[in-house]
Amino acid sequence: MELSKTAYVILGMLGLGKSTGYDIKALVDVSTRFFWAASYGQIYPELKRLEALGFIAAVQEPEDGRRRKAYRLTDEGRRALRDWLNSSDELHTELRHEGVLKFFFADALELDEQLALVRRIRAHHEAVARQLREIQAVKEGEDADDRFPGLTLAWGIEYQERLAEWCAVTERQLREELARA
Amino acid sequence: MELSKTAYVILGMLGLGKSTGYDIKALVDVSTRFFWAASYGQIYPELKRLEALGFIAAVQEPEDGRRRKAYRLTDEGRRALRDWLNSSDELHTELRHEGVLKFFFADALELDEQLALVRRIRAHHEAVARQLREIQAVKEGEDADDRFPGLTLAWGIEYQERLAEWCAVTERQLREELARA
DNA sequence: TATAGCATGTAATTAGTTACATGATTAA
DNA sequence: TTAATCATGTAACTAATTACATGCTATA
Repeated sequence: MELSKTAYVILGMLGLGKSTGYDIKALVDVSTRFFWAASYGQIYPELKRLEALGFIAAVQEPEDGRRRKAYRLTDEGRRALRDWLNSSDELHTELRHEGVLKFFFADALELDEQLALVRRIRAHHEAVARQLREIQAVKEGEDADDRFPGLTLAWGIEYQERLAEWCAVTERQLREELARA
Repeated sequence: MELSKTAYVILGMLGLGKSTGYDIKALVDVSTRFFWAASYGQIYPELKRLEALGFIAAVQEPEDGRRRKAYRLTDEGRRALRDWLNSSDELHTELRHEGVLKFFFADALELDEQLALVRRIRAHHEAVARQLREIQAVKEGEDADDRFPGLTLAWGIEYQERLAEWCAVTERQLREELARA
């Protein structure tokens, strides 16, 4: 792998019209962070690296007041982004889900505690779903020229709601068992 | 947080009857790694730490031939495990999904490339689902005294299949657009 | 005039993987 | 006898977060 995944986040965000590290981070925080997080500690050094490699170039800004460093994709950068998007390399996927981990070990708990655990997992997914719906409400106003960010957001909401629904089903089963006992 | 999440993976696995670092790793590789991975580089040092803290204790084995270090949960370790399972602390969840990340940036692609991308994402989830079904088939034979590992596996299969199904729906839409064009 | 937001950056730390070294035992 | 598996462990590396330092600008 030539570039890090974070590098592609940056190339992609520049492709979507963002230009500064700050802007990129702001958009990451309401979009990709739900499936690919990135912090300032990665973004700023990566911007320098990508510039050195010729994938992005600094844009000279009128330097009026506020000091900011705007970048744009170079042709090479745009090519690198498309090559990555089209690449058939194994897709890196990784999940760390403490709720599922606890569920896996839940035989160590009493029935009522198991039920409480699943409730907490559901509450978590419902909270994230709410958060995503808020983001969606904010974006609703803006008319975007891009289609896939919105589709991804819709997917995220459905994903979180399905997980919550699965919890609800499991809760129902545990409640029935608790009633029978 | 007193203990790392990996520490709880170890406590939980000892609770399920595993006793050595090797055994724990073997079970992790066909179970928790899909939602919480752990490597030897974490497991062995963590076993020492947990022993020093008194959460686990080394079991003296007959030391017949093969050198192995078996551990068991202490009462304190069992309590720590249950406390964690029952804790209402924020559940750590984190997803890194290169497929969704590419999808987010897919406006940079042509329609046919977008379709190919979603196909690749679907193939990925189908492959993981197959892998999980194989694990399930192997486990089918063994009669487990624990219930939640099997429930978690069933959840994992459904989760992967739903993601694949979502891809299939999206592919259908893109195919229709491609046909209209 | 003060505070929220814009903006860039880095040092220290934590988490985690990879790759290797070592050696015994079992089954083909 | 040789390959697979059992078994423990660590060093080097990579990825990523956290927390901080710095300073400007707009607005209440």
